[in-house]
Amino acid sequence: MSTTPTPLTNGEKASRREQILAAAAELFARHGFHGVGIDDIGAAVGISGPALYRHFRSKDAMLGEMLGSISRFLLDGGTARAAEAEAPETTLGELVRFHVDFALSHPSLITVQERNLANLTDTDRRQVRALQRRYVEVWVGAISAAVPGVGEAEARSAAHAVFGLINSTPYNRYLGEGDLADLLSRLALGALRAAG
Amino acid sequence: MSTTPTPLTNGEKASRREQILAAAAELFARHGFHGVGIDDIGAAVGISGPALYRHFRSKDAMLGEMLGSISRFLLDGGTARAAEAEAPETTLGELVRFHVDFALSHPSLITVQERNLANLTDTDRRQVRALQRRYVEVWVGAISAAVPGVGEAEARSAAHAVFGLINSTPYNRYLGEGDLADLLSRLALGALRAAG
DNA sequence: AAATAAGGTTAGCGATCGCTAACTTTGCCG
DNA sequence: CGGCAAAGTTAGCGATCGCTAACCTTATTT
Repeated sequence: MSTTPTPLTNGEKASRREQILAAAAELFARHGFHGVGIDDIGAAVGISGPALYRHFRSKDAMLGEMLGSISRFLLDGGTARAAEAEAPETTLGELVRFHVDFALSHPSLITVQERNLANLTDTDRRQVRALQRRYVEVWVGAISAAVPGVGEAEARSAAHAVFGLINSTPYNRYLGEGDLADLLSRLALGALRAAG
Repeated sequence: MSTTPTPLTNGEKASRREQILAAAAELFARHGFHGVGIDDIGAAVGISGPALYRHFRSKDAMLGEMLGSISRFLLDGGTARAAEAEAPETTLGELVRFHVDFALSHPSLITVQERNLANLTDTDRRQVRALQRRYVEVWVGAISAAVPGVGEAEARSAAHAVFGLINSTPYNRYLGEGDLADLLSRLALGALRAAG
């Protein structure tokens, strides 16, 4: 019955807003936030630029909603995986797999989140940052529990490094998606194992 | 006598051009290429915006020269390390160390290269892309030689992933620079070991 | 059928952008 | 000292930007 929740399609019917956000994400990822005009986004969904203001208060608001829902999705997914914790090592494996799957199925969203944080409104950026920090904490906890002999600062740096590893390949298509997901998961876990 | 060559300071006396490029890199990294105005760059080096045109033909040319010299520096350094090859494993270790050192000592340059490739002129982008491809090839060769049982496509994907791992932490300062360099090197090699 | 609200259009505003023009200052060299 | 080239200044151009205003079309509701 319930569809698997993906960011930006939150249960209620997706419709126009989601379509616009998806197109905007694609464009932001490719050209950068300031490199994309309101008319470009409109054209990408077949309407005129100003028509977008029937759905969003501003261009800033589009980016804000985009990054907000991504951060919320990651935090929710991460916390859920960490809560179901059986053994520490399997938790880490699940976190890796979760993040890899997200990065591969939403490459433009991952790219935008990585590159365009600085373009957010002060208010939006504070909120997104807070969510991201909590997501990192989930990872830090899992790393500390699973990898012996790694301090908190090291765990935090390692988490960021692994995000970079996973996030930087969304447009790499030398391998099929399945094989790439497997490879990235192995690389990430191999890196974390070496952190101790 | 000879100073260690760093990108953008190529032997001949650095002076104004280099100073401008360094300031521009910092700004591009923080706000994105289109988020930085010519006046901002000028102000960052204490002159007016239009004065920059005594040193560069255009804003595009600044980004082009910036990314060009970064790519050239990485390719040169990488090829040199690979040429001195003793054992395959030590080659890979040297490549990792080289890239880590560069990323940590020039965080803004690494950030700009990662995020702003799409903002280059067609001509510039082609040239930079060509250099980057050759740099990746150096890594693919080293990975294939050092890690048993990894095909070319996997090696290429792994190389990109390791770049992401190393490049995504330049502003992480939970650890001292020395400790962070050690950690990143271990993580990178751990990841590559798991690629096989 | 009339009323209403949602979602679209074009025209155009003020601000900002990259860049050029015209002029001034600075420092070196014969 | 006079001359000149390099490096800076301000004024302002054409283009583009985010966004608003005013209007139109369509579908739903009563």
